[in-house]
Order: sequence, then C-alpha cells, then structure tokens
Amino acid sequence: MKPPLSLLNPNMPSGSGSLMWFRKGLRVHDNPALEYASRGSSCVYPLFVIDPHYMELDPDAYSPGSTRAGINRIRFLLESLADLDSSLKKLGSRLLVLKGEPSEVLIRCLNEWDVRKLCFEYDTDPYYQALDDKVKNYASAAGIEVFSPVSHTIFDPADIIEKNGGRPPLSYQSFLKLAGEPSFSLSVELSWTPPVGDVGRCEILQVPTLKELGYVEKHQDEFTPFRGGESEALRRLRESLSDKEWVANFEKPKGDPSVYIKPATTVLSPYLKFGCLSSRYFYQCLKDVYKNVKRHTSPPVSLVGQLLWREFFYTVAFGTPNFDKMKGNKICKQIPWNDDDKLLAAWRAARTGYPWIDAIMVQLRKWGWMHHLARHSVACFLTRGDLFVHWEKGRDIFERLLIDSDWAINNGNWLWQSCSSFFYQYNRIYSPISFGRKYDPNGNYIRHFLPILKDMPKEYIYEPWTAPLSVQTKAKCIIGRDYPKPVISHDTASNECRKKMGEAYALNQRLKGLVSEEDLRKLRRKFDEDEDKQEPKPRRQRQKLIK
DNA sequence: TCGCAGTTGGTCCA
DNA sequence: TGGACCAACTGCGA
Repeated sequence: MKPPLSLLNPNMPSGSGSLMWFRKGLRVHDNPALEYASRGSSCVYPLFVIDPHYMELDPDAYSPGSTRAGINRIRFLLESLADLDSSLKKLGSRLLVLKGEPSEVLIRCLNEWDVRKLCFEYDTDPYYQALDDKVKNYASAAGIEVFSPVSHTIFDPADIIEKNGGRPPLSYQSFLKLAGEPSFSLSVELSWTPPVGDVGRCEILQVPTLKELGYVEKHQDEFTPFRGGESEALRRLRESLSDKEWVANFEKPKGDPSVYIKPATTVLSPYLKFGCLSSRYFYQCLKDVYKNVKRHTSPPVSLVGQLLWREFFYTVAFGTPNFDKMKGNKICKQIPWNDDDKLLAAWRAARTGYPWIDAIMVQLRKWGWMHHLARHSVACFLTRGDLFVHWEKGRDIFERLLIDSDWAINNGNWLWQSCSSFFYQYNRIYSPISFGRKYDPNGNYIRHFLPILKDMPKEYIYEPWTAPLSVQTKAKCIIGRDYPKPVISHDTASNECRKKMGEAYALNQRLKGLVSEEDLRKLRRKFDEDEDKQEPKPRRQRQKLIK
C-alpha cells in the first residue's frame, strides 16, 4: 500500500532524530508511522499533545467532561495513553506528553529538537486535515521529511473516490464493488525503538490522571465499564475471536440491543476510534477465522461487513463537503426540522417519559456506549420518528458522550437515521414501546438503567403511564411525579412526522435538491399551521408535560 | 424509464 | 419464529 502523503526525500541525512506524533493510532502493533520513525534513526521522540480545548474541564457543560468530550471518553483516552507509554517503555522508549495548541507545540518541538523525520498517521477528519496542513507546510519549509501513511483505515478513501470518477460511492454495495479486496501488509512487530532524544528546555509531562486534569470522582456516579488502551483492545479481540462459531455466524441486525452485561457485539469500536486496535489487523484476524470454518456470514451483516461500513462512511465523509451539516451538503435532504429545545433537553436528560428511550440515554451518559440498534431507536425518536428535532443536535450530543464517537461514522449514522441520506424509508419508524419489548419483554434493561421503574410490573414497564394508580403506588413510582409522563404521544407524533417527511421529500424532489432557506421557512410555517389547526389541545398539553 | 435492491419497522396471524 | 401485508422511499443499472 502506498504512503499517499509521504514527502520522501532520499537525500535526507539518515541516523538522526525522528518525531513520532501520536493522535489516534495509539498503539505499537501495525503502526507504519512508528516503524518508519524507528528505522535508521538515532533517536525517536514519541509525542502526544494534550489539547486543552478538548480536555479542559467545562463546569458549565450539561454533563461531566469538557466542552467537546464527556468524562468517559477523556478517561478512555488517558488510559490509552498510559498503556501506550507502558508499551513504549518495554521497547526502550516512553511517551512524551506536552500541553497546548497542537500545531504550536509541534512547531516548537520541530524547532528545538533534533528532528529530521516527522511521522504521523494520516487522518481524514476535517480537524486534522487543517491541522496537518499547517504542520506539514512548516516541516517541509524547514527541510524536515514528512511521512504520513494511511493506517487508520483499511482502504485509502482518496483511492476509492478517484476510482469512482472523483465522487464518493453513495451506497454500500457500490462501495464494495469499487473497493474490491484490500491489499496491505501489516507493519513489522517492533522489538525495540531508538531511545528518546534530548528534549532541551521542553517541560515534559507524565500521562495525567483525571484528577490532575481537574476532574473529581463526584463528577460522575458511574464510569464506563470499558477500559482504554491497546492491551485491553488486543485482549478483547482475542476473547471475541476465540469463539469461532460466533465470529462466523455474526449477523449485526440480529443482535439484541437490550443485553448489557455481555453485549451482543465485540465492543471494539472505541478501540478502533482511538486506533488502540488496527482495523487492518482486525480485518486480517477475521479473514483467518473465516479460512478455518465451513461457512460464514458476509457483508453487510458479518463482522468483516462492520469494518467495511466504517470504510464506507470514512470514504463518503472524506469526499463530501459539509458532510456534518444539512446546509451545503449535497447528499443531505433539506428538511425543516424544528428548534424545540425543550424536547431536545428532555431527550438528552433521559426524561422523555418513554422508558426504553430514557434507559438508552442513561446508558449513553453513564457508559458512553450503547448497542447499535439502541442508538437507532433514540436517533429515530429524536428526529424523523417522533420529536422532529434536527439531527445535528442529536449528533452533537452523541459526539460528546460516546466513547467511540467518530466524526465520519457518527455523522453518517445520523444522516442515515434521520432519512437525510443513504436511507429513505421514512415510514419505517422504530416504536419506542414495542421495539425494546420484542427483545426484552421483562424490561430488565430498563430496570437496570432506570431503577425508579425497577418494581413496575412487566405489563406496564414500556408504557408506565397506562398503569393504574394502585399499580404505580405499589411500584413506588408515580408517573408525573417520580417519572415523567410522555412528552408526546407516539401514535400522533409519528403520524405527523411521516406526513412532514413526505412533504419535505416532495419539496426536495420538486426543487431537485436546491431548497433555499426561504423554502424551508415556508414549509416549517405550514407544519406549524397544520399542527395548530388539527391538534391544538395536544400541543398545549405537550408544553405542559415538558415543564 | 423501469425494475430491483436496500444491514436491522410494525402488526397480525398461523 | 417466520411470513404476509402495509405503504412506499431512493439509487443504481439495464
């Protein structure tokens, strides 16, 4: 596989220092940038920059954490860094931690340290594209070789887009056809790395603890059960792969979203997000299992299929300007979503009055991880299914709270679930009542994450507002007092949503996607008028319920 | 232009 | 548990 952004200069002197800049790719296995940094260098500076903008405690945030990341993801990152430091120490090195705006820190290091090669994993996220351009330009002007290989994904998104005539494929099947079989070779296993060079006047930090960053235990009553780091990633991988039958028969849509003690999936997504696990290594391991079984499932539902979904979203995200927005995004339907902050707040706070939805939102806040179908349930509920709130608002909340939140995949899934792109069958709405009940009739998942409902009889646990007062009293949970009444009626709201989606789709079709702000305003006004005309009473009730 | 396929809907019924 | 039916979307390829 070619290193697409390497600026190789054969005339560079060898035997001098390299700077290995870790961002994602927090691992020593299959790390071509680290391998290249180590090769022929007299010293290597393995660096991670703590960006205060990402890590600093935000006391005003709606849940513990920084402005951009919930406490669970910060913790997961710190654990991953500590594990990386420990792995590097075994190789005769260590992780150098510095704090500050990353491009400024990098440029200072390149100035002060003995660096002839700058190595870092290529990153397609817009944040890193801009940052990397800045650092690369500086390094090139200073005569420093830059090596930036594609190793976060199996394929190079730019290659796929080029094969498709400059446009990203918009369906999974067309992606598969274009991508074909991947060709990569894993980087060699390192048995040692050159020692750390002289750091001069730079004040190097140890990997900080949550406490040192200003977070205290009281900020969170329950932490995610998933520990960060490459060692844990490889342990989880081995554990998943040990059950060959399970790997061979894996079918994503058949997974049970209500299982939480031993989740129905591998839960390797956070490790892939931070690059604690190489997606290429994971892919190769799965292929090895497939070789030794009689039959196995295939994409899109198989485990390899899941890795390819990741590749698909990375490719579309990389090739689509404004992928994370509705406006200016050519593949996104223009829909006049409402700006109901109260409904959004109820959803975020796990107080919609629908226990299945609220339990999932509690799991998000406490664990930073939920099953894929659980994510679908709450995303559909917030957007096209019930509340008709803009998908970008839900996306922001997921992005901050998920330990595996990944720019391309998170945005892709919100576009998908809101029927804004990729998927268009807006009539298929997840029921906030029957979808969960199908998997977990007794409501064990709800009882665990919403203990206020733990004594509610199973007949009522998915719709506790229908329980007679005597039952509510016996269950020590009065609806409207101890647990909220539903913020909307699902039957009414979902029918209204279907109608609105139909009208919005018709508008997009009529104007061939060129929908202006004024067009959207007009349609939004029409929705409001229709609602006032048809259901004035429920609307007032709804406002009352939210209070 | 048409027919088909599309990771994961809900409900009813046998 | 699986199939029929509901009501119907888009992208893709022929």
